[in-house]
This record gives sequence, structure tokens and C-alpha cells, in this order.
Amino acid sequence: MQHLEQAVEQRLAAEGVRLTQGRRRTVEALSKIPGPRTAAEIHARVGSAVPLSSLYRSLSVLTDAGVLSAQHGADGVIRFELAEWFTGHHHHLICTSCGTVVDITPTVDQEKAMEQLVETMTAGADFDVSGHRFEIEGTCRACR
Amino acid sequence: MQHLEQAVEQRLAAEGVRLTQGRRRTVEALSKIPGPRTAAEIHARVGSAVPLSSLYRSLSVLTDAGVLSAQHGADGVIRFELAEWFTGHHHHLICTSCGTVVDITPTVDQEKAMEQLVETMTAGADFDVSGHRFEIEGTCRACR
DNA sequence: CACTTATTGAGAATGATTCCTATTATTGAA
DNA sequence: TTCAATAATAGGAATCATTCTCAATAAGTG
Repeated sequence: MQHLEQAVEQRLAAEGVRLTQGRRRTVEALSKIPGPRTAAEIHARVGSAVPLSSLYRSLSVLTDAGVLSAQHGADGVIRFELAEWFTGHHHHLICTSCGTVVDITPTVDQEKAMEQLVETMTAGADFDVSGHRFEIEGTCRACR
Repeated sequence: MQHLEQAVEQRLAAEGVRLTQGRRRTVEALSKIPGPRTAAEIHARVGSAVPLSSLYRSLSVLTDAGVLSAQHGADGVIRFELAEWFTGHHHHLICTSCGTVVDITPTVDQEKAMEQLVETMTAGADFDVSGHRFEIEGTCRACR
């Protein structure tokens, strides 16, 4: 995945942010662990090469620059993953029993319908829409 | 809204939990402030009548009993609101800047469209759907 | 009323995250 | 390459929402 590093570099350059060792390692670690990960998990992977305080700063910078996306889990811990423009736009199927999350990539029609919904639902509100999240809850086969 | 208190009482009784002064005040406060609220916001409303530590415990108990629902916002703070069987099904408009959340009640048509989406998106998956969550992200007027 | 048990209150403890600041790396220009 | 000028780092302290502890209190129950 050299494309990734290159793409990240461009993205950061566009934001006027340097791609340093620590940031490079952070992105690399995230690209190798599937799913959204906590700072602690990432730190376990990069080890002492990136101290925790620096890791947090890197995660923050990378998120601001749009390289990563952050989500707050039900346990109050932030999880990071590569932003959607790397992984593609997707939604989640969440098992309320075991917590497993499965990605779902919407079809063009489905996504279109969703954007239509966003539009009509925010028609009245004075709100600058930047995105949406559609999550389906239920029980996976293993938990039934 | 005496119905609310009665319904809450029944619900708690079914769970073997007492409806005490503090819990009553907590539910009452939440029923009077629209949208999901943080513990701090609720505490500002109930004042010293319910100490913060007790408030947190009440919120936890009420959530476990299904009277309230909790959500972890983008700012890492938990927000509580009356569960959907009190307030009706709704979705959220989330300001990614300040974390404020506003309820949106979908029209019948919108909700129908959403259920259609859920159906087509889970068509392939072996998944027992129990609900969905649709959240629109953006920037509120105050943050622009 | 007396007993048993759930609940409360006050503050300490926790833990993820952020802030501070001296030091170090990076970059652009000479 | 070398030198500023500036961005970034390390590490430790600080923050802050939330949880925990445990003695004191309130709520049902007989």
C-alpha cells in the first residue's frame, strides 16, 4: 500500500501539515489493524516509538486533516480508523448482543435515497450538513 | 404528564427498582428539557436536590431499566433522554463542532423510506433487525 | 414499630484525553 | 550544505466526566 502513504502525504501537504515519523507510523499501524481502534490499541502496536501523548496529538492532527475518522464508542473511548475516502463510504450493521459491527456498502440507489432523506429532514433546520450515519441494529446469527 | 410518571413507575416496578425522589426528579427534569442532555445539564436543572454522584447513579439505573436511553456524543460526553417508547421514534441532528444534539421526528413517508432501506440493505445478511439509527452530522448555526 | 435491604451523599479514585514547555526535528532559503 | 525560523515531540502534570467506596439514610415489609 504505497498509495496510501502517498495519498496521506498529499492530503497533509494540502493542509500544510508535515508527515513526520510518528504520524507515518500511526497511519501505518491503523492501516494494518482492521476496524476502528483505540489510542491504547494503536499504542500497543507502535510501542514506545510513539509516546502516548504524541500519539494522541498525531491522531488529533490526522483526524483534523481528514486522514482518519474518529468515533466515540458506547464505552466512552474514541476509536480511530482510516477516513472514508480511503475505505469507501459505508454503514454499519450492529449486533446489540455481542457488539460486533459489520460494514455495509450501500448501492448507488440506496445512497441516493439516503441523501434525499437527509435533505428533506433538514429542510427546516438551520444546519450545515456534512454527512450522515445510518446504523442498523439487531441480532447476528451467532447470537440467536 | 402524569402518564409519564405512572408509566415510569410501572416500568421500574417490573424491574424491581424503586422510584425514589431523586429518580423522580431526574426523569421529570429530562422530560422538560428537549433533546438528549448531559449529566451536567440535568444537574444544573435539578440543582443540589440531587447531588452529582447520585444523579449519575440514577441515570445509570434508569437507563438499565429502559426508562432512559444513553448516547455517547462526539465530544465524549454521555447524553440521556427519555427512551423512545415515551417520546416516539426519532433521529438526531448532531453538531460535530459543539456536540449538541437535536431530535428530529421523521414523517410517515420518511420513516417508510428508511424502513425500505433497512430491508434492502439487510436482504443478503443473516441478521435479525430490531431497529435503526439515522444520524445527520453537520454544523449548527451557533458554530458557523 | 422494628427489620431488612435498597439507596443516597460526599468525597476520593479512575482513566482517557489534553495541556504545558523545554527540547528536537523539519523545512526553506542563502 | 548551513542557518535560522518554525513545526513537532516527549514526558509529565493537569483536566474532567464518570465511577467507586462506604457510612448514613430512606423505603418497603411484617
